[in-house]
Amino acid sequence: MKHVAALAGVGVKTVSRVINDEPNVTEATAERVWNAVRELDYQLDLQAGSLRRADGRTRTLGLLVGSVDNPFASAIHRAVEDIASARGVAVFASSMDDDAGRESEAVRAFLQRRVDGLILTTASDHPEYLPLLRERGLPVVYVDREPVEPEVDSVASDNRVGAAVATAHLLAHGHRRIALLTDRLDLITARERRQGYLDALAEAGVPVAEELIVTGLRDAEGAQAALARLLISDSPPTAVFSAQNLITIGAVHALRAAGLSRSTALVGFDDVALADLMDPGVTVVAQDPQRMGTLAAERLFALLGDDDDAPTKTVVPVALIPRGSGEIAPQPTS
Amino acid sequence: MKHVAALAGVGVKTVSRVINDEPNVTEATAERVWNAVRELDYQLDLQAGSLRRADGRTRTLGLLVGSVDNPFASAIHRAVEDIASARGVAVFASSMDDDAGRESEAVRAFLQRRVDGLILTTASDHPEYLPLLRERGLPVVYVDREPVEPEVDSVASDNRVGAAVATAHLLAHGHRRIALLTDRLDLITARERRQGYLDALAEAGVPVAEELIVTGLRDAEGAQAALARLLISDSPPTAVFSAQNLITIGAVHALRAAGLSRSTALVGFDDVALADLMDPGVTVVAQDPQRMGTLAAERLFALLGDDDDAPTKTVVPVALIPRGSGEIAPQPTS
DNA sequence: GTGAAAGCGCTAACAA
DNA sequence: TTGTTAGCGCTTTCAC
Repeated sequence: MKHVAALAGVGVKTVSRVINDEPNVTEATAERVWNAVRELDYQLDLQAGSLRRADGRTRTLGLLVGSVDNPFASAIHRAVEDIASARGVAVFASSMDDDAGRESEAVRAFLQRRVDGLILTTASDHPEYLPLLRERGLPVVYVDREPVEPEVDSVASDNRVGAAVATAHLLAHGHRRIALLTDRLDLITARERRQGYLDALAEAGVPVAEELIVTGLRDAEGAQAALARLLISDSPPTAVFSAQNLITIGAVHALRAAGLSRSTALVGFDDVALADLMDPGVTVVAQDPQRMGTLAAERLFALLGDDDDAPTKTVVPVALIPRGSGEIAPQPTS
Repeated sequence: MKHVAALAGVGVKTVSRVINDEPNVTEATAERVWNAVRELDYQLDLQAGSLRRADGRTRTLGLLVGSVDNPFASAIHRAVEDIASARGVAVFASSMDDDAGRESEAVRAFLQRRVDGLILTTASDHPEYLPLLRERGLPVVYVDREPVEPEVDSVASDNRVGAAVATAHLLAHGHRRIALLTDRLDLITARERRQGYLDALAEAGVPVAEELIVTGLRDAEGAQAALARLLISDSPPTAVFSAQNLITIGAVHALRAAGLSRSTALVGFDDVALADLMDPGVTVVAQDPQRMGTLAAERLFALLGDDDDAPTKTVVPVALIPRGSGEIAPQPTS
């Protein structure tokens, strides 16, 4: 900047004013400065500026998700990026693999880089770093999964209702033995989806069969193995509710491998790529990750503005998409 | 840091030494400093440090891809993140939608944040920002797509050979009318894949049918429409080579809609989720984005080390995965 | 409308 | 082993 100032024959402050589009600079001076900038290929150092700037903003934001390569997470990521980049804010993205330890590390890495705000998916009901963020007054919006703590901003799917809708759909098609395949119950989404499943069974007066409930699934392979075991048991399910995208993929594999994909019903939570092209098509309760990302980012920027509201919990509706697999009737037991 | 120093009763430089694990501090002093750090919940400001540090490093890196929510790109992203975070480096990720203008903007945004290095996918043969990066001595590794410029580090798939393998596979199954569906030809990957397709046809002595070559496709919907048109033409293809993941998805949709998925052969370039569960399974030439990301990141860190080698072009092999759709024989013309 | 000086939080260089 | 001082590139404050 010193060099630019020298070349343009002005003071550094004037260069700063021109580059940051501040008032009180003559057209002619500005022109000279821009010429010098181009001449030197000068790029402003935003970091240095943030050190001294009154608001201390770095024009940077931290996004934490389960994994950036999960399609659900990357849809959120893309939406967040679009909102942020339109405002000149860059996004640090990190994956935490649903591990509370990695989550804490990632948040600390964000803090050391002085992000202006955070959009977080949490693997913990009571994140250890939350008091720290509050003390610092750092804006946070949770997305997809939120802590059990009160007073947090969040954007999440209607997990409980969605799971109930999925289960009720299977019940409506005559099923009574509906398996539930879900994540680790220390994750709030898994607990809510299980609750929705139980709600629907209760509503229909169908007793819960504990042997049909498998929790703690972490990936497609685990889900596939778990369902494969259920399918060869003495009294297999006639329908399956898989409560997460990777679990749904594992479930489809298991049904295929057992030759039961046309006879055992399946409804998944969260849409899956090409689910419509499978045979039968995979019925899902679709989330809207793109919208979740957009809402979370917009809420974060509202917080970064002057918004002093009480924390907002936004629930994004889900939609049942029947495609065939969820509409299979129970087979007569042979 | 001043506060920590005061609380621990030492100078700031000692605090700096302790936190950065520099030598020449007594065990006891270090202990006092750490206690003060915990007491105050102090977090080092990495940005401020980089301003003064000899190497000027920000422990930050910029990753540019087509879109962070494309599965191919997000697999690269995840791999890069893993390598980077192991080294204490955070990743800025941006999408450019194969637009050279957005690409330049993103690179400039990275520069303003003083990233230590860049991993870029380019939409341009001669990126306008490249001289700037060279002048600055900023390490860059291109991934997936590289500029035509000489002297750049890159990690890419063996596009030409992969496309030839795909086409040859269809030829080997007796096809002579093989459609090519590909991206905009201003993208180097599209040109190389087309060349591989032409190589294979030439090798087999099969004349090129220009009417079967569709270029300039940007998404699944466009690809679907384009293939739908070809399929109802007077002399439709008996086989299709779709040269990109979204295009493959569009192609599957078109074949399904036309009721031809069991009679028209299809091989895609780049693997697609659940391709193995389609009916028939989708034969693809699979890339290895995870490996590409790992290699690109490792190369970048080598460059950031003392590595003064000439630029390296790494070619990552691809693998044909037969799943059914590519092994369909040409149907007798009715 | 413009510029000089101070200082953001840190690390380099050097002195103690 | 430790502390002091200067200065990284910028923006703030305030004087002109």
